[in-house]
Parts: sequence; C-alpha cells; structure tokens
Amino acid sequence: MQERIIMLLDMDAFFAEIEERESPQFQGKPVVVGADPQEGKGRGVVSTCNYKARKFGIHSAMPISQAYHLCPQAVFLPVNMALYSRVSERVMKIIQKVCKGCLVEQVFLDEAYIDFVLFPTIVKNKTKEKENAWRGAEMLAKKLTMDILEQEKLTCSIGIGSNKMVAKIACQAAKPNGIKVVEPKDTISFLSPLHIREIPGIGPKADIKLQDFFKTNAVSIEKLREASKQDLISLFGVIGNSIYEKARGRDTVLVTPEHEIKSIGKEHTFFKDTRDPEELLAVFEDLLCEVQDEIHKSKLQFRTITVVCRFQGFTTYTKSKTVDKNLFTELFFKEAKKLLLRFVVEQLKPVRLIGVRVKV
DNA sequence: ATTGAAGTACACG
DNA sequence: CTAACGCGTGTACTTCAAT
Repeated sequence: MQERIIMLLDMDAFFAEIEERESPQFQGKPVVVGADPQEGKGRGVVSTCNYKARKFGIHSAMPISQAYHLCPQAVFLPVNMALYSRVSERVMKIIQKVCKGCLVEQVFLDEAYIDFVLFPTIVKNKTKEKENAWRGAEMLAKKLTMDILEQEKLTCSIGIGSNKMVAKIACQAAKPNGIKVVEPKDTISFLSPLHIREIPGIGPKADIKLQDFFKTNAVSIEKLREASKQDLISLFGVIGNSIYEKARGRDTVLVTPEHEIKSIGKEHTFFKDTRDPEELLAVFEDLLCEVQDEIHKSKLQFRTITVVCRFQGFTTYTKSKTVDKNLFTELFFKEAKKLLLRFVVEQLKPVRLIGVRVKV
C-alpha cells in the first residue's frame, strides 16, 4: 500500500466544553457531565468532565457516586445529547470545508479521521512532494484548530501519522489543545516508551494478560515487541496478529466515510432493583417503542431480537431469537416479550437493567 | 463440512 | 458490610444444532 497521511481530530472534553461555553457562570469551575449524582447515591457514570474536574481525579466512565465524593462542589450536569449533536454537526461542517477532497470518517460526535489521499494543495506540490505533504497536513491541522476555536469557541487536539492507530495515539499525546505529527521515520521511537493501554483495542483484560505474560505490572510497547507473533496468537487468537502489527506501528484499517447501521438497541437501569412484573413490562414496552421508532427511521430490515437482563450483583444474561426478515415487523413485540418472560420465569433475583437490541 | 443461531466476552467514547 | 460499575455499538469467540 502507498504511504498514507492520516489525521485524527478529537474535541477536548467535548460535552463539558460545550456546557461551559453555553453557561459562562460555570467557567473556571470543575464541570462533570453525566448521570445525576443524587447526593452520592446515583447509579450512573461520568460521561465527560472538564480538565478542572480531572485535577480532582475524576474521569469518564467513573461511577458518578465516586466522582461526587471526590468533588461534591463540582457542577454536575445531565447529558444534553441534542445540544451536542447540533454542535457536532457544525464542527463536522468546518472539517468538511477545510478538508475538501479528503476522506472524512466521523466517529461518534467528537472525533473524525481524515485521509489526505486527494488533498488538492498536496497533490499540486509536485516538487519535494513528500516533505510538503507532511508539512501541508500540519498546516491544515493548525487551520482546523483555529477555525473551530473561532467559530465554535471550542478546543480540539489533532494527531497525524501514517495510519489510524498512530494518528489516534499521537492525538492522545497532543491533548489538550495540541497538534502532534509522527512521521513514519519517528513512529517506532514515538511508540516505544508508551504503555500498551495506549494501543486502541488493548483494554483492561488484554493488559492483564500481557502483564502476566511479561511478569511485570507495566508493559511498554517496546516490551510488547519482544513477544513473537505466535505468543500473541496463542494469547489472543486472531486479534493477536493485529496486536503484533500495532506494536510495530503498523495498521491497515482504512478511513471509511460511510458506515451502515448493523444494530439498534435501548437499555434501562432501574433506580432501584425490581422484580415487579408490572414495572418491568411497562419499562420494556417503552424501550420496544423507542427501538421501533429507530427501526422505522433507519428504513432497514432486521431479523434478530436480543433481550438483555442484568440482575442484582451485576451478572448479565442475554437471550435472542432470529425470525424471517419479512415477518420481523409483526413479530418484534411478541417475540421480545416472550424472551423477557423467559427471564422472569427462570430468575428469582431482582432486576437491575433490561434492554432490547435488534440486528440486521 | 458448512452455516447459522444463541450466548458470552471485550472494547471504545 | 467490601464497594462503586450507563448506554449504544461494534467485533470475535465458543458451543451446539440443522442443513
């Protein structure tokens, strides 16, 4: 494959920065966007918090109750997804405009990968094409951060590398409000000292497996390169091969602008665990209606219904049923309720969460 | 022998 | 006491049964 220049733009503390921008009285204060803390009794988690709040040890995905104990005086706000969606659309428009002729892949609301394949000014620079291309990308990154700051009063960080993985890790290193360029010749030295958790796809479980394998409690990417391809395949199966490649700064995943939807689902966690069939069914019917709405909007055909049930103690089970796609519409409610009923019959424990998901 | 359905595990923002 | 742990989406694995 030809050498690529890939950029990842990631908005800094997106939800929290938007809330600060909208309400000047929050400026300079720790802001936590997420579930209602309910005086420390809330059951949800932190969605995003600003850098002030991070100084108290708060971070995204942390239980909101814990965040409350770390900093009760912080501003706690509910997630206003409709607002963030509108802001995201405007940010993405700026990116499209500045990066005309490039491939742009949006990831959720606050990230976008950009592949410079056809970036016109780069293509035009026939002389010293290679150096100019990387400098051109860096200048473009600068323009993006300036335009987004001027037009939306929000900061972002940008990573540039020869593939998605390097761009992503470079972006993390640039945060907040920075730009980091990692050219191919610098990739290995850039990655070597970093912790393996920086590699996208290596989560808590994979980290522990690798700690056990190397008999240390902090594995660097340099250390990871000591594992053979066979070692990694026996530890992780098919994934092992891509981990082996990523440790060497290689990643062939393409920037793909269009993604077709493969599943749609809704879940609900009860304020208090319940076994009341009336309550369960009432909430479940609401979920089914919401999913039905989304199915309608998507105009897609689905065939598999999965019902999820999480019980007291956090153990989670799923049951699913695949039907003929032509009969899906008429069977959806009936089959979903049948699956839920099986849980109610089989399980005696109180229910913490119920959910439903449909797959293509 | 291959496919596909069901259920679980893991990851990410 | 032994924690606390949402939601939506994706990939991949294991197991078992049907074609």
